[in-house]
Amino acid sequence: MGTGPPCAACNVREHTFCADLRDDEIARLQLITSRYRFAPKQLIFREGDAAHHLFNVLEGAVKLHKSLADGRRQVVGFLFPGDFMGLVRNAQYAYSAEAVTTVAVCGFERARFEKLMSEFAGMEKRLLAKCGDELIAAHEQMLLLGRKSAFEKIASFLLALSGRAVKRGEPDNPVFLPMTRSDIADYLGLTTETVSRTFSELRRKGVIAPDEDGSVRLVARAALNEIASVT
Amino acid sequence: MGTGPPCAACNVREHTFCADLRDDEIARLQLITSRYRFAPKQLIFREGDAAHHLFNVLEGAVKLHKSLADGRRQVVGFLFPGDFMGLVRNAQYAYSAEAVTTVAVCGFERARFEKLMSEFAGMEKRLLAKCGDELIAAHEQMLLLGRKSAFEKIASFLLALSGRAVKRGEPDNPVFLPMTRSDIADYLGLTTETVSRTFSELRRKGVIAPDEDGSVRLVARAALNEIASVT
DNA sequence: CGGTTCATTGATTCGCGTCAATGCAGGTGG
DNA sequence: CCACCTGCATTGACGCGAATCAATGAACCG
Repeated sequence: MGTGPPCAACNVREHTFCADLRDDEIARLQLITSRYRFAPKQLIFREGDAAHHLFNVLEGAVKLHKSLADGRRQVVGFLFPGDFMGLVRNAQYAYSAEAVTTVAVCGFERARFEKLMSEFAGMEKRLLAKCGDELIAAHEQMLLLGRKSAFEKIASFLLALSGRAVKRGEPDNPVFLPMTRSDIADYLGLTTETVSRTFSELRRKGVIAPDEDGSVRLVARAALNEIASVT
Repeated sequence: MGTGPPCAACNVREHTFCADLRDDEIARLQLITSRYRFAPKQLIFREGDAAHHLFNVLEGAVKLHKSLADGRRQVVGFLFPGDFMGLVRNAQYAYSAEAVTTVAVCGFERARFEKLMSEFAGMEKRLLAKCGDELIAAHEQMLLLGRKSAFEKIASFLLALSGRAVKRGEPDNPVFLPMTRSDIADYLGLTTETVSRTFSELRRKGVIAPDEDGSVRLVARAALNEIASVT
């Protein structure tokens, strides 16, 4: 399956928890690391599976989701290069992960990873910080899900994606939307129809405009901010 | 304000991150610790405030919330004895905390706490585990907010509170509900009226029954589980 | 005892979900 | 190269679940 990872040539390293590991630490981490690729829609792991690996996303987009017995789904996150996945409880994955686009990931053997964690100074601290940031984002998403209207949800979503692109060092403006309307709906607690209608309405109002490859151009960011009900 | 904390006599210690600190570590932690008390409805800290302290809840119930400019609120958590609070970004609190009942807390000076964290073996790991658990709970709450009906939300809420009481070593059955209908509504993404109507309906169906002091007795737990759409 | 806060219940409204039809690309096989 | 299929997006008509608006009751308190 996996082939050896050239950490030295990793171009997302600065955005991951690996960023400030020393060279000798990177070398040891590399020993328990493999690369994997996934095709669009391919399942990376399923909620409840035994968690053998933890992952950094290198290329592409991933969606994380949970579901109810009757099939209703909630997307709990979209991941892009540099993002970490593999939240675990009782050695089992806490959500399912699915490739949205073609995806390349860096997989660490969990058991050995957790040992290394104790040894490498500052690694736990860094992961703790990352976890805290995710928790804050989760709270923000609760506010969105519990209290925002469809319009506010879509506007917030576009602005959030734009902001995250900037953090990865990508342009803020044409926002790349590789996921389906249905994925967006499951992320925002809406239906595909409502998502579609809302996009259309924003287009009609000249706030956004379609761009190449399913990207969206934010024409009037100020208007979006206002619609999003920014705190 | 704060008075010295008798950690030795702490009766929630086993449920906090302090649980497996050594005696000498506890002694050092105690040096940066004070006790505080808050009356019902009193603000403990506000979102955006400079975070000088982190807290363990010793007694009572606390609610954590965020709000939008127009006053809409989202409760992101209810805390009980043994729970930790003080999620921080850029040295500022990420949410507001308010006493629901009379509350006693244990406050640690943040700056010094973070230093101690690096020194005490296993403390970061323990906090990381706690943070991961909270993240999982947050994802569960996203599923609830985005995809569950009012009935399912209320049923899930009651079962979750019951489950948490057990973890604190309290009886699972009469569930204590110290918060107002409005707080519950803001937690579940509903209105007070809908919360009230749903409780009434569950009472009429014989699934729950009022108990003393605003507690609720879960009469038919199986029915609740079914209503809650457990995964 | 009047005032305040919170809970409950009913009547009505409305945002979004549901149901249904159409369109549009991309892929496949004849 | 084109007919056909399949998956996804869009749009419209309609219905429903929860919000809104409104009134009353219950508990608490200075």
